[in-house]
Order: sequence, then C-alpha cells, then structure tokens
Amino acid sequence: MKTDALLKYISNYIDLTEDEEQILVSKIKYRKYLKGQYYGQQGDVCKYSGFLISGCTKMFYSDDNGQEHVVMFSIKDWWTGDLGSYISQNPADYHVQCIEETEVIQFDYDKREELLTEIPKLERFFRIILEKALVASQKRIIRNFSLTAKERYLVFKKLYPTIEQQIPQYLIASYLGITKEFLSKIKSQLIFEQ
Amino acid sequence: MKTDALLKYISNYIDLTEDEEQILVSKIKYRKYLKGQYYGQQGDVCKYSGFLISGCTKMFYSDDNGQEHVVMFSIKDWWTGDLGSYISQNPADYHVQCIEETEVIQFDYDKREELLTEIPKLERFFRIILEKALVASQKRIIRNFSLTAKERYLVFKKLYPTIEQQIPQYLIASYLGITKEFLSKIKSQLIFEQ
DNA sequence: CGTCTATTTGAATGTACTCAAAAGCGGTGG
DNA sequence: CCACCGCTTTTGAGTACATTCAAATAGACG
Repeated sequence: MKTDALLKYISNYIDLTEDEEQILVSKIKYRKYLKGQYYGQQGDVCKYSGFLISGCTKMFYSDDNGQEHVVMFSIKDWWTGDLGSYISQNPADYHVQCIEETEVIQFDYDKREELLTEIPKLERFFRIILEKALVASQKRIIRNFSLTAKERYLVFKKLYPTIEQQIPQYLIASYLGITKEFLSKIKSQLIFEQ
Repeated sequence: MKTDALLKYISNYIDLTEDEEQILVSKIKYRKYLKGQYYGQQGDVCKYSGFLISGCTKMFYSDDNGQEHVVMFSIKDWWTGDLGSYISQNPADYHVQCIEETEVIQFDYDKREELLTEIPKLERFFRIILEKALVASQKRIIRNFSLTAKERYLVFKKLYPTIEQQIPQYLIASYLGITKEFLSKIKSQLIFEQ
C-alpha cells in the first residue's frame, strides 16, 4: 500500500491501533505529481499538507526583483506545502514545485482537523515532529550567520548527501543563499584544494 | 497569581477545565532570574522550558572564533530555553542568558511529559504554537537571504518595536547577522536619509 | 547535429567585515 | 559636582567575501 510509508513513519512516534490506522487511511489521499508541476502557488491557499513517498519538491519565494529563493527542499519521509498558509488557510507566501516525479500522501485541512479530533494521539505526533523541525530551522539560521558560503555548502553536503544528486546546482545555490556563479567557483576551489 | 499569564495564553488555543488548570499549576513553577544570570548553558542539558511573564532573554551561540551569534530573543508571552536540548535531553547547543530581570514559569522535562499524558489537550496547544514558531523561523531565513542588512533592520524594528528599547544595539546586530559597527553605520545612514 | 538549459570563467563592483581609535554615557566615589 | 571607570556606540581606512554582468563552455534531449 502507498500509505504504508506514512504509517511506518508515524509508528516511530506513536502507536496507533488498527482501527485508528483505518480511520487515518480513510481521510488521506495518495497523489502523484509530474516533474515541474506545482504543488501550490504563492497567493493561493495551501489546501493540503503532503507527506512525501518519493520524489522531491522545492518551496521557494519570488522577491520583488524576480529572484527566486529556495526556502526548503522536501524528500522522502518529509513534508511539503506552505505550512504557514496551511495552518492559517490564508494565501501562501511561497510556491511549491516538484523537481521530479513526486508521490505524496495528502492531508486535506478539514480532514486533518477531523483526524486530530478523532485520534488525539496524532496531536502528539505532529507536536513531536514540529519540535524537531523547529530545531533544524534554528540551526540553519545559525549556520547562515556563522559560516561562510563554502562552509555552508560542505555542511549541506554532509546533512543531505542524497539531495545533491537529485537537483540542479543553481537550486542548491539558492538554498544556500548564494548565486549559482559563486557556488560554481566554490566547487572548483574545493577540487583545486584536494 | 503568577501563573495567570500562562493560563490566559493557553486559553487562546484550548479550553482547560478548572481541574485541568489545577493539575497544570501543580506541575509548574515560578522563578525569577536576575539580569545577566544564565538560564542555561551550552553543553548542559536544558532541564526546563520557560514561559516568560516579564523580562527578556537571549539565546546565543559561541562559534569557534569566540564570536557570539544571537539565535533568538524571548519576551513576555513567549518561550525560552534551548528547545533542541530540552526535547532530546542532550547537551545544549546554545547559551540562554537574561538581559534584564526576568520572571518565568518553568516546565520541568519530566513534569511536562506527565502533563501531556494527563491532559492530552496540551499536545494540541504545543502543536499549534510550534506550527506558528516554525513558520516564523522560515520567514526569518528568507529575510536573511532576500534582504540587505538595512532592510533586515527595518523589518526587525517593525516586527519587534518593543525589543529595541529593551536591549543594547550590539545584540540586535548579532541577531540580524551583522557586526555592531555596521549596524551603527546603517543607523547613521537612515538618519541622514530623512 | 542543433537547440536549450545548466555550468564555468573572468573582470569590475559592492556590501559588509576587521581593526584601531575616538566619542558618548551611566554609574560610583571623592 | 566633577572626575574617572567600564561599557556601548560611532567613525574611518583598508580588506575580504560574494555579487553582477558578460561571455564561453558543457550537457541533455530531440
């Protein structure tokens, strides 16, 4: 089943009975997106929070100069969608686009609310993963401040070794907060140093 | 009561019965810290998550060059302590220090676990505030990338108009990811522009 | 093979940093 | 009330890290 990956992931944090798993499965849906397809757009309300089964998405922001800034990538066993828009049901600040063919399990906003009421244990599940996500986000802020671009790139490679193979370099540059040209220079410098 | 501020804050998100409020109050404790006092240290396990009643704390990181980087400030109606250390009960990455006399309501790690078991509704409360915190953290990442130092300073002033009066300038510079000298230059430039 | 997109390279520029020194400012004591 | 101390902020010169813009090169796909 397509939902197995999600159930297994949840079981790392809480124990669901078979009945509860059935209720859960009845309120979520599987969906496949093509490469390049938008999961959600800046300005639209984010209707679904998505759990990735396979593939990769980028969440990004287009600034006033038309420049794109990648906020985050999502891969297998992580979540996608503009969380701020999802929880408030207000227009999204970010675009979310699939970098490759991507399979997700979707939580409709209303359905998730129902689920949280019917299976209060899920509150605990989301609370725990949000704590972890917040910690990771804070660490990223610190890295952006205290490390040079080169160091940030090396940390990125260590933290997410698989992502680098999945996506073009200019997106990594954007995620790291530098230009694609400069990342290219960093890489050639690293080769030279060896 | 010193705990009223917390109860009122919680009531924005969930409804507790009087019994539940009593259980809650029985498991938390009030504490006052002096200016300059450490709430927690890098390397030590963060034992208490703290809800601020008054005052101000900074969470910061000392990098390899001995430079300090402010990760966040906490003021009234927000939380303090190294969350990553608290949730994992591993040594903290950050120092947390009181910038002025500060009153907090403390959640001991074990007591909070008990509370979450006895009052499952609290899972919901924490889930909701964590969602908001994560969204804010992501927005900060984007601001750091897409805005210049000057713009970041102006946004900071708008978002947290009260903090600027509470703390020295060099801490704001650190929070913004710039040197104190450069923030000083930005300010003189802004005065000149008017 | 040609086209489109992604990456690399180089020169000029800019934003923010370092280091050093001076000025401001609040508190304490004579 | 003034002088002095410690701490914070300001100013300036020189520098470094990263950007912009332009052009060349490399890769992927039909």
